[in-house]
Amino acid sequence: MDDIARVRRFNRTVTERIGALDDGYLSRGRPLGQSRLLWEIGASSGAGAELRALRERLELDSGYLSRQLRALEADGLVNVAPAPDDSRVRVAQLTPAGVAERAELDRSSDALVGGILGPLSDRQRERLLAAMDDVERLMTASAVEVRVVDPADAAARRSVTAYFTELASRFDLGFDPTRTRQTPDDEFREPNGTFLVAFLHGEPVGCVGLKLHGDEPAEIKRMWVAASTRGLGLGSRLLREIEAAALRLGATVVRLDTNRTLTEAIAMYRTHGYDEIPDFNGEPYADFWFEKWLA
Amino acid sequence: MDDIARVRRFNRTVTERIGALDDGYLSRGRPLGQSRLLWEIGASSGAGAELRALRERLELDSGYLSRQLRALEADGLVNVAPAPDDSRVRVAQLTPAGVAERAELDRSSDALVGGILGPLSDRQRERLLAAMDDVERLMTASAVEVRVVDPADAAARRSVTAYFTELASRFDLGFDPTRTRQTPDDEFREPNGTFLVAFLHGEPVGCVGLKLHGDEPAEIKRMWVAASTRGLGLGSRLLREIEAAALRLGATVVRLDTNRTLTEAIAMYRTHGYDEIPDFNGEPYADFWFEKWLA
DNA sequence: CCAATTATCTGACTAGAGTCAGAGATATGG
DNA sequence: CCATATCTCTGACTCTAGTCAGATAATTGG
Repeated sequence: MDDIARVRRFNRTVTERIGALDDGYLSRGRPLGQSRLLWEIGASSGAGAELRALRERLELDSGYLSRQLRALEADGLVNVAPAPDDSRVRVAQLTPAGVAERAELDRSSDALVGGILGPLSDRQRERLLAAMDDVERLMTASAVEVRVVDPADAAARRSVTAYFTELASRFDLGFDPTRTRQTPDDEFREPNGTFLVAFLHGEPVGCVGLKLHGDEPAEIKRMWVAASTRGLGLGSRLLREIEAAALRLGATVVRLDTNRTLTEAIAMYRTHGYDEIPDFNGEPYADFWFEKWLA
Repeated sequence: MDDIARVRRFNRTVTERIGALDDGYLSRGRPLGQSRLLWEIGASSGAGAELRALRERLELDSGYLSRQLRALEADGLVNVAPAPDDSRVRVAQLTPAGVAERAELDRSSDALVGGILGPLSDRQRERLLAAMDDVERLMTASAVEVRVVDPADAAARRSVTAYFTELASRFDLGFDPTRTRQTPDDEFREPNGTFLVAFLHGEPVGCVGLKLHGDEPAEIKRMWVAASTRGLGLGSRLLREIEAAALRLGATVVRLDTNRTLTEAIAMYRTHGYDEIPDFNGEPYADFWFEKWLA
């Protein structure tokens, strides 16, 4: 059976079984949309959820959301009040009845999950859960989108800030961005270089920059993967994509430096065919330097 | 993370990614229901699909189906004509345009599958597909429903017929049901015994019968699992459930006989704690006899 | 042949999901 | 303080999905 047929078969079985799980919401006598909304409002912290955030997360039309909320208000499950700091913004919060109702949804969905796990033997159950974890993880990995982004863009800025924050927490002696060699945005822009950001659900979860040095080897910098997405192979993917970008921009050799505390990164560079070389840039925070000849 | 949270997490990720796959149908400018119908009609053999069969498979209201078909007819994708042998029944068949349209649906769904597999490395892809197979198999296993069924019921009859057919094909010397010890239906009915049938999507895919013998050990008979559902642990499940039924009906010891060609069954009985015993019933087709003391 | 059954079709509904064009209130930058 | 932008709400829609009560035609068992 070819790959596509396998995915289709998976799709058919899973939507059938899991679809019942979604219908479980309906069984509480409320339209699916309202139940989802109730759930999402309850998922946010005690302070309630801003409507604009709900709209974004659930991808709802503002008029539609408004009407759904009124229905939930009419049932006494939700309160909507203006935000204290900006009264254009409104904040939805569950009433005690809403909290109870959400817990009820929770329980009936638990029961449906039980209906899937229940008929299986212990060994089958363990195996199913492990396979689900795998599917979940790998589908998340495949949902990550890597795009060329301008280094001055908000997503790029946030990535680099997260990168520096992480360095500061990992390096033995801390990290002071002003001591490292600064890179003006323009050096990460074509034709001088490029900058890639990985997005998951619209949020940046990784980045990598490339600086060209004319006939000299190009330099890979700012390789970062968010802690929340480690183990998805995202580092390898960014490395593959930045190497492809380097080739496209005319580089045949790439170099990079790294700190000895970044052990996963070092291992990754080695498995991707990078060879250790002597210090080529005098970067004060670097302990290792690598080089790779691109095919 | 507990089991239920793992399933929920899986659910969320998968419906999000796979949902896009279903929406792919929509992107061809046709309502999802009609696309599904078009697909299902095309899935059947060249002769077309009987409406009653479509209704059953897609669980559609007869009026609803009728209207959907008219819409597809209006688009020139489907022909509906009376069945040659019974003109109450009508048969839907794709026109050449319908076949082309279905192929197009196929292609755009392929592309979406590609979108899931594409961003992964070869190793990740292999692992995802393997995990999907596992999930698919185990979810199918958990969708099997085992019920007590009257031995005269159509589902029970079909199961037993399938069982005998299989014996005939496996036994070295064939199998003649009249030579085996006949069991009247009543002996598989409470309080004399019981009969379980396993259903998948409404179809019987396995069965097992129990005959009580007063103070003597009860007897397990007609243990059958459809070839299409082997490897789902269904045999073990039927055995577990019939043992539970035996205990419930007051038996503390169960016996059974089996033929030497049924090697998987023999292995299963051993792993479930059955001990070999001498011939206790003179069954002409039996080579092994087993017994188990129920807790 | 007649009554009951089976298979489909038609018309008349309901409900959920979602879209779109403003209106109204509030904030913000110059 | 004014023009502009932001956020939410209202009213008026459309579409899809799905239900239900007959009507109609063909088949089958007695």
